[in-house]
Amino acid sequence: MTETIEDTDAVDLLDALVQLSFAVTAVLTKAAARHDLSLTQLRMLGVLRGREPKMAELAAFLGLDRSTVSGLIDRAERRGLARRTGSPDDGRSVRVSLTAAANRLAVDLVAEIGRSLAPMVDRLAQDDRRRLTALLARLLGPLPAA
Amino acid sequence: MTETIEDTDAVDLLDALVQLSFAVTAVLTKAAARHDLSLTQLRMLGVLRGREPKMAELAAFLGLDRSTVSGLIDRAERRGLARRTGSPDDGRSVRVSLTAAANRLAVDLVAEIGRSLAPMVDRLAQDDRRRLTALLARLLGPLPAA
DNA sequence: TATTGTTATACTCTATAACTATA
DNA sequence: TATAGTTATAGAGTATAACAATA
Repeated sequence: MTETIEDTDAVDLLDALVQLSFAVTAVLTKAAARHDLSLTQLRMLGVLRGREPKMAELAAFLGLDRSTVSGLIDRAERRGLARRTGSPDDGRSVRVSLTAAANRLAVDLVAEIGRSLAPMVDRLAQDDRRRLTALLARLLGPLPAA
Repeated sequence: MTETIEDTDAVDLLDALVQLSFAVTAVLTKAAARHDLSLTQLRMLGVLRGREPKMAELAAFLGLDRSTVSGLIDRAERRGLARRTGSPDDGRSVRVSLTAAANRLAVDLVAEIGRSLAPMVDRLAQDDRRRLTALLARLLGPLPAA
């Protein structure tokens, strides 16, 4: 019996996690679309904020193939959002960074996304928001989840 | 001052929600890929479980254009996962359903996804899992979030 | 030889516009 | 006229394989 109760709980949590993930993804996708960006370009913007990784590092961050990221950065460069710089030390590697316009866009997007998620977040009192944040932090902790 | 504290809390929660969403999406994408499915096909499978909607209803559920769903179901049908049936009452509308193979696949996927998320979920004791589930349920509640 | 990045290729996903058939 | 679905088209996202340049 206890086993059944535990199983049910676990399923409920998994379900809630997946539903939340879809809900948040929908919000992010719409926010990006308002600026003619795909979800992938939005993620790229987020990863590149304050960083200047090599192409291979960016690919690893995004969980994408290097060839995919080549095309991604091609299109971002064409739109004036990203920039490629050759490394002085290693003639093979290329560093990617955001343009000033892209940084401004990223700031706007963060604000917009906050406003879009507010109706959800506002359903919790401040105490519960803190509790939820703490629980999620533990969930995300040292996660080598595959 | 209180204002600053509240703002920081809100940002932390938004960040955690987005990070969690990406982490869960990565797990779902990998689980789908193991069966040669895209994330979209996985969602389609989930929506169609136990339902037999019209094309337009499925499109609304997935937040996609009707033409997109036409192609989606074309490919699913070609792979023996979905089936189209004409409505007797309305000669225009078409109902979509899963094949027996697709239902079996969906069951397997749910189990796999559960196992993939277990390392994350197991970081919480049963009590905390229940608390988290309750908080997420409230977040997802009557959400007309855009 | 191994690694970094790109290119060529092939598919899926996606929306817009135009169309057909039904209502 | 309006609605349900499809098709044609165009472009983004994606991975695999083959390649050039560098290490």
